[in-house]
Formats: sequence, structure tokens, C-alpha cells
Amino acid sequence: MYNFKDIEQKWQEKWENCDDFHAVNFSDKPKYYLLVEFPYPSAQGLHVGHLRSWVALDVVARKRRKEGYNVLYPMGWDAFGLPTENYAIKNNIHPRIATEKNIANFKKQLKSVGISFDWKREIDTTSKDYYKWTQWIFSKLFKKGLAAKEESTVNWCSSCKCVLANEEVVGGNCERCGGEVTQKTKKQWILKITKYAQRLIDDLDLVDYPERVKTQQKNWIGRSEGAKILFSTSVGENLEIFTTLPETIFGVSHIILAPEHKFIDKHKNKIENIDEILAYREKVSKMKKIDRTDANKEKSGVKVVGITAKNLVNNKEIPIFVSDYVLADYGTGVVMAVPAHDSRDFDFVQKYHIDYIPVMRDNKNTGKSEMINSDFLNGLDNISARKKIIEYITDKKIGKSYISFKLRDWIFARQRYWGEPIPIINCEKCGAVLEKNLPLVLPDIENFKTSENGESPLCALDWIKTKCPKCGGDALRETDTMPQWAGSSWYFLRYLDPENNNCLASKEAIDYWMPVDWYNGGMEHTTLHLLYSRFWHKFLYDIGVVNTPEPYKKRTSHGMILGGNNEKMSKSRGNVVNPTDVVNEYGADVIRLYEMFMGDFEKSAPWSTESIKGCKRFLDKYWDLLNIISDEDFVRPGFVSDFNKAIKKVSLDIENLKFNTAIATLMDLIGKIKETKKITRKELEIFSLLLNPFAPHVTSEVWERLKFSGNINFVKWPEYDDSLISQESYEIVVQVNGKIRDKFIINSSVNDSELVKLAKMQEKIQNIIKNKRILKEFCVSNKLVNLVVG
RNA sequence: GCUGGUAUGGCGGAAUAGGUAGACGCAAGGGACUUAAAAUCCCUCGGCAGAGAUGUCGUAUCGGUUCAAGUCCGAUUACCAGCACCA
Repeated sequence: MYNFKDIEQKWQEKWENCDDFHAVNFSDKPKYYLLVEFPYPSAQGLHVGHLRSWVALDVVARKRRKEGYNVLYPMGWDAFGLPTENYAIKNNIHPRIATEKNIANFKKQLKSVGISFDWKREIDTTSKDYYKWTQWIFSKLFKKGLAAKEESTVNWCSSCKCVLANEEVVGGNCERCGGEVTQKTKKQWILKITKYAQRLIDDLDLVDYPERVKTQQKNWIGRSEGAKILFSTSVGENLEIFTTLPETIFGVSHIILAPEHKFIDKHKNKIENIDEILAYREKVSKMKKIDRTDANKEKSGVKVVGITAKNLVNNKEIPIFVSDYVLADYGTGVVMAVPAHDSRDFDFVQKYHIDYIPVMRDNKNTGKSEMINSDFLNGLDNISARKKIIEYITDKKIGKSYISFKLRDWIFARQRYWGEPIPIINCEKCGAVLEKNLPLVLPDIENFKTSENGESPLCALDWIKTKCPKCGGDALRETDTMPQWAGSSWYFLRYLDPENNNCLASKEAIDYWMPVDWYNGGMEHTTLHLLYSRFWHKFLYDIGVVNTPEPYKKRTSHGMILGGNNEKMSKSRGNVVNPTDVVNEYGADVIRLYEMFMGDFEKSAPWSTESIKGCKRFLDKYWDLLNIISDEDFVRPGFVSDFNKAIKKVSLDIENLKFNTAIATLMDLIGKIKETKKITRKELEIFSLLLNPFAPHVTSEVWERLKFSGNINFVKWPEYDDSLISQESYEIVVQVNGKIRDKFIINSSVNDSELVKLAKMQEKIQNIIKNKRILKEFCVSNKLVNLVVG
């Protein structure tokens, strides 16, 4: 038992007052940039789940320093956003004050677990020196035409009174507050992330991410190869459809428009049942997105009476329908229906009794199938038919091959106060004009409440009145602010040069540190922050600000820490574990160790208030080694192999995120050492170095007390020698016909044929194999012999 | 429905390239120390049979490949995550 409170406090103070963890820009050492997702400083404070990622890369950071790297491991605050604003409204406190309070609390909690962050580079996305550069990047995007205000249907959270990006809608509800999300048409700022869709897929080949992260991003971006094909109509205007199966063109029975399609408005005079169609459109617009896009919902629609379409490939006249299963914002908002080979079209015609024909022998559109009823495509397989039809439509100028993406542009505005002001001035004459002087500071206000019609509280201020920088006339400022994800889309660059007033970070600093060598974070950010920041980085690459096409070389992801009841930790479930309580009861080293030991780092695991005791016992045992230490400055011969094995295992396991088995190895080793009731100085020195990344306080104390040489934070990481990993004896398993029948021990390595001979000589084996013929013999060196007898 | 993943004792989880399943830890039971408790130390700890040596079954289910399968292949089931009428 040791007094962890005193020891941990002592070392945390020492670290606070030294430069050990401060990365220097430019050094002879090789650089290593470790990054963890910076937190949103909420009023609730940290919970143990936050720490898992930070402790894990702290283990890596502490190891890297010993390996001679110039390590950058920074931390900051992603502090703009709705929860703080809502908290501010509820408690009538300015969001700035609430944020400052929350940051102070987070920082205190974080420091109490002894993570070796470089606090000199701390950043805060809500400070104007920071968001100046967020605004600067926005202005660059605007200049390149990648930021624009566009009319579109948007997701509207009724409880936040705010638009949401598609990525922020989870199961039809607001990602943040869980409120109901409805559709609304609005002119909104958007960022054209879709322009980068293909590159965001392609460049995944350049990076080391878990496969599940890559596939999830690819699925989200949703690339589909197909064709756009024109259909003529009886009113003259052509309709363009998008299809992934152009070869089924001869099976088209009708075409379907999205209810919102402008074609309807343009030709309403010609549509005999226009009232019915507008009523249907009205009905659909009132539906929640989740209901409208429910695949199991019964198909509905209305025939457009008075206008027909013509399939230009076979000159067949076909009817036009509107239906809500066709989405206005994907493809062209028009589809060609092929009921024989598409289950949705099939369902639709069941209801509306439309005739159709099959065009492939096998009606499943997977694998190869022969084309039928398809004129010049007959007899071809569907793959060749696709090529041929694309050539045909291209040649006749009625279509072309086309690639469509599910990814939508990023809705980049929130009708809220607590965010970065969008640096735009709206002038009646000149349109949207960029603010000249950045930062455009968020004004102080007293009433943060969003108005009932969903306008930002900034609308009520005189601040919005300004002059147009172009024409000098009266103009109004943009009152929407940027979304939560803006500040985090480039924060890893600001760490490199956080004080710089002239640019977001100096070119030299960027060239030196980028890319991030290892980035760990949650799976929940895969299609949000991780995708957004890759997009911004690519843009910054294109305009020459950064030197790498991808920001993160390697990405890993931790599993969630669940409550003791195996459910997600949350206030409402009452299963949140506060790290401060655990630190008070067991100490920082124990919570660190337990978070790394509790299970496979990449899988979720429940918190156990019982299991953590094992980690406490382990550190007490480690401390007790001080009582049995001898002066000998070597590893005892009997332990040479064990130590080499442990060094190898711990070293490799840390790199492979197998922290749990690294710790198990150390637990095992300490058990063996204790059996001898003695440890040598050298042994304790090595053991302390291996344990130090996990339990830095207690190991630093032991290091100091025993006057081991050097600063433990920079002492060379122990090396292992494979040739010294040997066994004094081997236990040989003998199987007969695959069943274990005996075991015996040999004292030194023997060759395989010798081993088989020995195995056969074992008394038990003799009894089994006598009177039997040995058909085959198998041998695994120094491990196992299997005799096949008949 | 689609995509990805997972399935091993009472629990969290181990098991390089197919080669002793259950490392390490927790909980539980027994014992030592103690007036007692806590702490600590020692022993046991997958099921069944057996006093025991030992035998036998056992890694979600069914089947296959192999001298040998938790590991490879095929099918099934359950759970987790993401997407979800994307033409």
C-alpha cells in the first residue's frame, strides 16, 4: 500500500512546472504528432468514457518520448455549440461564462489523471483569435465558390429551432437533443462537399484507417455508377432520369417524378388533374422525413393525366406518375420504372395496375443474366448490354454515363447565437459580400433565445446594420452562425502554431508536423467530424495552405465504455461514473491502468466497480517491490528470458492497441518475481520503464527514490533481444489420432525426429500404440507430436 | 432489407502462421494471520463421472476440410453498430 494521493499530487505539480511535455517546433529528433478528439466542455464534466482515448494515446506518447521522438500531444476545447447555449438560457448565464467554467472543470479533471498533454498549446474554438481563422477558411471557400447560399429543403429540429446537416439527423431525430426533425424549404449557407466526393473516396487508399471506418465513409458518400437518359414528353420539354441499370431501358413501363419536381409547376395548365397532384404534394411535404423514406411503407402516387412521355430508345409512349418514393434531391428527381427488375417499381405497379415486361432472364439484377425482349440487346449478358446501351444513347445524344453520390452538400448555418459568425454582409445591390476585417467578433448579448420563427438572436441587434464594403450602401450582416463542426474541422493545424496572428499556422510548422501520425477517436464521428475535416483539409491543400492531401496518416477507434448494467452511460440511465470519484478512491494510476486493462481497446466494455480492484492490487504489489530490492545491477539469469519476453510483448502490444495483454504480461511477471522474494535494481528499473506509460506517477516516485539515472520521461525505452528469449525446458504434448494422451518435458531443444522417437518411448504412449501400426507422424518443433495409428 | 462486426467459464477477457482452450483480472468457496473485521497471504475454481490418478464432453447451432479447428470453408441463429424507397 502506498499513499497515492501525496505521490500523485507531487508528480502532477512537477509536470506542471517543467517542460518535459512541451513539444518544440523544429528539433533534431524525428517528430511524432499524436492527436485525440478534443472534448466539448459540457456542464456535466468528464465521464470515464472520455478518458479511454486520451489515456491510450498518452501511453503511446510516453513511450514515444522514450524512443527519442519529438512528441506533440495537444489538447483543447471544442466549445461552441447548442448544449452550452441551452444551458445558458436555462440558467440565465452568458454562454461565455458557462464555457469558461466548464473548461476550468474539465481541465482540472483532466490534470488529475496525469495525461502528458502539452498545455502550452491549448486552444479554444470560441476565442476570437481562434475563430478568426475558422472565418478565414470560410472566406476562402466562399471565394472559390464552395460556400454559397442556396434554396433547398433542409432538416429542421423543432426543439433546437435550427437547421441540421444530414449527418446530424439520426433515425429521424436530432443528433444532439433527440428532438423531432421536419423538412423545411429555406435559403441556407451550404458548403459544397459533394465536389470532393470522389476524392474523399479515392484518397482513403492513402491512409491507414480501420476497414470499418473506410467502408462506413464509402457507404455514406454512396457512389453509384449509371447513366442519365432523356425521355421526351408530349409538352415538348424532355425529362432526364438517372438509373444504375440503363440496360433495362426496354423494360420501362412508366416514369416517376418526385412530387416536388418543377416540371409539374411549369406545365400545370396541361395537367388535367393538377389539383389532385398539388394535394398529393402538400400531403407529402407535411410528412416527416423518417416516415417518407420508410422503405416498408405502402407505395403511393398519382398519375399525371394529360401529359405522356416517350422512351426514345424504342419510341414507346408511356405514362408519367408522381410518387413520394422518388426523392427530389437525388439523381435528377425522376426515375424510369422497370417493375420486372426493381422491387419498388414492382410494388408500385401492383397498386396502380400498369403493364410491364421482363427484360432479363433472371429477374434478380445481381450476377449475370441474359437480356430478352430488348431488341438489339437480346442475347447479350447484362454487363455487355450495359456497355452497348451506353454507347447507343451517347451516340444518339439522348443520354450519357453518369456517377451519382448519396452525399449531400453540407448545410453550414445554424440559427443560433453560440457559434462563429459567418463573415458575410448581405447587400441588396451587391449580394453576399465578404467581411473585410477578421475576426468578425460575436457580439455580446443578453437575450440568447431563438425567436419562435427560428431566427437567430443576433437578428434583434443593431450589430446587424452595417455598410456594404463594396458599394458603401446600407447592408445587413449575416445572422446565422456556423455549425458545431466548423471549429473542429481544422483544429489540428492550430496546435502547430497556436499564437500565430498572421496565419492559421506558419508554413514551416505545418511542413514540419503534418500529417498527424496517429489520430484516435470515436466511431460516431466517422461520417461527421472525420469526413468534414478531411474535406476542409483537401480544400486547404488545393489552395496551398497545407502540404498533405490527407490530414491523418493513421486513425484508430476505441470502444465505448458502458455502464455497469451494460448500457450506454448517460445521465438519464443513472449509470455515469465520474472519474473524479474513482481518482479519489483509487488514484490516477489505477483508473488509467483499469481503463487500459478492462478489455479489448477497440470493443465496448462495461465499467466494473469490482474489477478495478485488481489494478489497485497490482500497483500495491509493484510498490511493495521496494521492500525486497537487492543492490545487484543485473537481471538474474533465471529472469533474462522473462524480461526479454515482457519487453517484446509490452512494446508490440502498445503499438497494436492491445493494452490489456500488455498489462497482463506485467502482472504475470510481477507474480513470478514475487515468488523469489527478491528483485534486483536492474529488474526493477526495466519493470518501472515498462509500467511508466500506464502508471506514470508511482513509477516516477519509485524511479526517484531508487535514484535511477536520468529523467524517467526520456530514459531510453528498453530493448529486447530475441536470441535471449529461450526456454530452459519445453513441455511436449503427445497426441494419438489427434487426442492428447501424454505430456513430457525435455530440457533443451531437440530435432524433430528425435522428438518423435522420445514421444514413442513414453510409457503411456507405448501402451496405446502397441499392436498398432503407425501410419503417419506429425511434429511441431519443441511443442507437439501427433501419431496417427490404424 | 443492405453493409460492417461480434458470439469462448458466474463476469471482463486471453489464445503469432490451424498445434496443450480458458493467460491476466474480478467474483465465489476453503484455509492462514487477527479478540474481530478490513487488508494481506496460501489453496480450489468449465460441465459430467470418480475418493483419486484419470476418463469424457466442451469455444452460439448444424455440416465440411484436415493427422489436428475457437481459429479455415458452407449454411443457420442471436446480438451490436451504421445505412435505410439513393432508382
